Amino acid sequence: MDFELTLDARKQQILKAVVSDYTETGVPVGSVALAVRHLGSWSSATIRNELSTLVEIGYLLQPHASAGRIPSDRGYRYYVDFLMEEEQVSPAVRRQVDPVFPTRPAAVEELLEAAAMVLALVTDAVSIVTGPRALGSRLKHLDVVSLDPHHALLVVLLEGNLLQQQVFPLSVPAEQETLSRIAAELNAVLRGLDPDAIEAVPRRDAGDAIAALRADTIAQVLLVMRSDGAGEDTVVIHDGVRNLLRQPEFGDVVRLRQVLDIVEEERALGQLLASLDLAKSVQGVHVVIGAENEVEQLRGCSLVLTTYRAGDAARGTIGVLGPTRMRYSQVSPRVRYVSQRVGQALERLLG
Amino acid sequence: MDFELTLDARKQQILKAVVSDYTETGVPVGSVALAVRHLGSWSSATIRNELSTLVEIGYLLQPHASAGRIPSDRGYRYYVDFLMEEEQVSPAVRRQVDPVFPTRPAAVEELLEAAAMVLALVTDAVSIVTGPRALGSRLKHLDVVSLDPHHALLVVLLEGNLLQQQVFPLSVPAEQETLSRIAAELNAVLRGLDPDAIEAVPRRDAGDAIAALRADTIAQVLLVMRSDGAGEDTVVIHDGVRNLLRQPEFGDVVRLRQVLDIVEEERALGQLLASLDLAKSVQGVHVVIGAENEVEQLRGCSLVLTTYRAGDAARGTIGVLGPTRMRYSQVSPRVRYVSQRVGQALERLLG
DNA sequence: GTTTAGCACTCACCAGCACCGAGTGCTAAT
DNA sequence: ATTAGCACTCGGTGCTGGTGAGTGCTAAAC
Repeated sequence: MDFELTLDARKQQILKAVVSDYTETGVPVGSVALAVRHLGSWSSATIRNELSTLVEIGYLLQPHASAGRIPSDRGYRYYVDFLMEEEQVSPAVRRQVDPVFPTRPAAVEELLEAAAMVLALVTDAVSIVTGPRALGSRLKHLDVVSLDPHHALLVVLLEGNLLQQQVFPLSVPAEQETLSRIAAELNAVLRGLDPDAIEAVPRRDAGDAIAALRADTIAQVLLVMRSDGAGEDTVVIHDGVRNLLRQPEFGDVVRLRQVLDIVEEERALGQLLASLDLAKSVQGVHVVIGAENEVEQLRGCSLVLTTYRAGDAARGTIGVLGPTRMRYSQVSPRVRYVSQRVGQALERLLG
Repeated sequence: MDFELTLDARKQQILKAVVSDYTETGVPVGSVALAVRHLGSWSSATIRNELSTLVEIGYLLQPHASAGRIPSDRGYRYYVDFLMEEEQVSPAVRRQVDPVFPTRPAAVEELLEAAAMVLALVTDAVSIVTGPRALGSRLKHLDVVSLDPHHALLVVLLEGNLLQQQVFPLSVPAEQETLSRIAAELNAVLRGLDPDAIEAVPRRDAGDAIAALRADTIAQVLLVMRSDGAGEDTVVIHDGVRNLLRQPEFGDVVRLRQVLDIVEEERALGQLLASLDLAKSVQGVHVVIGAENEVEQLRGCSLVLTTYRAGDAARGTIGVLGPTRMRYSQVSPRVRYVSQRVGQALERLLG
């Protein structure tokens, strides 16, 4: 196998044409079809010769001896890196995407779920969205509601309008009025702090009931905030599994099952994303083709991923998973577009 | 077609055996197999005669002339209603289910997601869980958090500790302090009231800023309470789509897609559940067999559903969707078991 | 040297066909 | 009422030969 990294212009053109045709039809593409559809300037025989060398040097595959050619992973990689011309995101798509992001999003969860939904819709693939890392790290508001004299409900609003609740026992019986006063005081003191700062807040060990309740509450606040931030990519949302069923490559149910086993297993998916995204901090859309990811079961699948940003701190991963035979030139800009919208909405949400 | 509703003992035994065998193997079951595996006391010829009449009166189907028999929807219905003996929930299953429900669950969402996950696991079907409805609910607590001078976040705690949030615009700019005062006042006035009562609360049209903000807030509270009660089942979680792929009835991708189109579409699923659950307020597990549900695309699927309860107010639907050829005698008690666990966990959560 | 026309060859795909066997319905004997 | 016996049905399997898209190679043309 030859390892020349550069292809001459004609080979590039042919590779591009093969990717384009095969992506569209899903059928191995032959020399005659190429000649008439794309490359009239050469005869099918010439193209055959070129195809033959492209197979030799690993950019194309031949399913069987008397069949046309399909791009190999390496071929797709070359296409994506050097040949692909990204399509504009059409107004029609914009009209589908934009209304999903309200000017005043209510909460992060809903925002991401909406994003996953619409991304699946406009890419015809399975969308994957992770929750913003290091979000909800600061306290925005808290409230304490009396349930009975010995128990209260702590309501915590974190940065990003992440709402958390927690029932906890009171070490001293208390009425709502007392709790409200404590909540008000803590709001004034703790607002905008992260867990470490909250822990560092001096505790007035006055030994009285108020101090005890105050300590109770702070302990619960820390519990809630810490338990949330601990995991890697916390939430992993996905949508659009039904889109895969439209692809002929998943006509075989077994393959589909392998993919679903990964996608539906939040942990596995989170690990996969973590392993990929750390490898590259570069901006832009990241395309992982076929066997480039190390998960055995995702052979034949590609990932198109990017990160969304709000300000600088909060970021998560958003993208799609689909068959390797995917319209990268269209999917890639759409992923980027949705990602930008998510970022903007998140910024509005965070204020 | 004869319409006798009661089957003699032998027909019952045969029907039961057919359901049992077919459920296990997925292959139409013939008279000889029945004779040797279940009903040695009669010859295959006798059984053939009985099978023939069971087909005539609609309890069994014959895929083609020289094939064995499979249960019809009606046959399954008879089986579930009269013949089925529920299996015990095995200790092994309990060991899978129990650890999922911590003694102190953090939030409703997580609880339900965990329930969906484990229910899919132990039933080998697609689990479906809706968020707890707050029917006829009363206001327990509210809080208003300033986002910016012109917008605030309303946090509403309903009876049953159901948290709801809503961002809304302020008709008059306001600071947190003002909002807190309004929240405190409204808490005193509105606590324990239902939407109608809240609407009836006199509005002091003082024309000042406070009155305007007060009106804004009340309007939002009503919106939240009403939209929650009025809508169908709010959140719909599902898990375990991959389980369907193991079933031979979904070897055909087209059928799978039809089902997924429903399952992945939250709205459609919510409507379906709403339409079913209203029809029956009886306690216990509800089995919807094959074409008994009115959704065209779910032919060949059955639903096993129940409601989970915590106290009396909060309740939601939990259950599974799978092929009609399903092990009802096992699935049904497992759905009930998980449902009970959810209820208990919810009670602990609500305190 | 590069390109191209021509041609034999390969191989997946499909339709047709015979065969097999599980399973039935019917009849006559028990 | 039950059962043994038997002819019949019909989906599934595997074999066969034909078809056509597509190739690789060779020799001629540019």
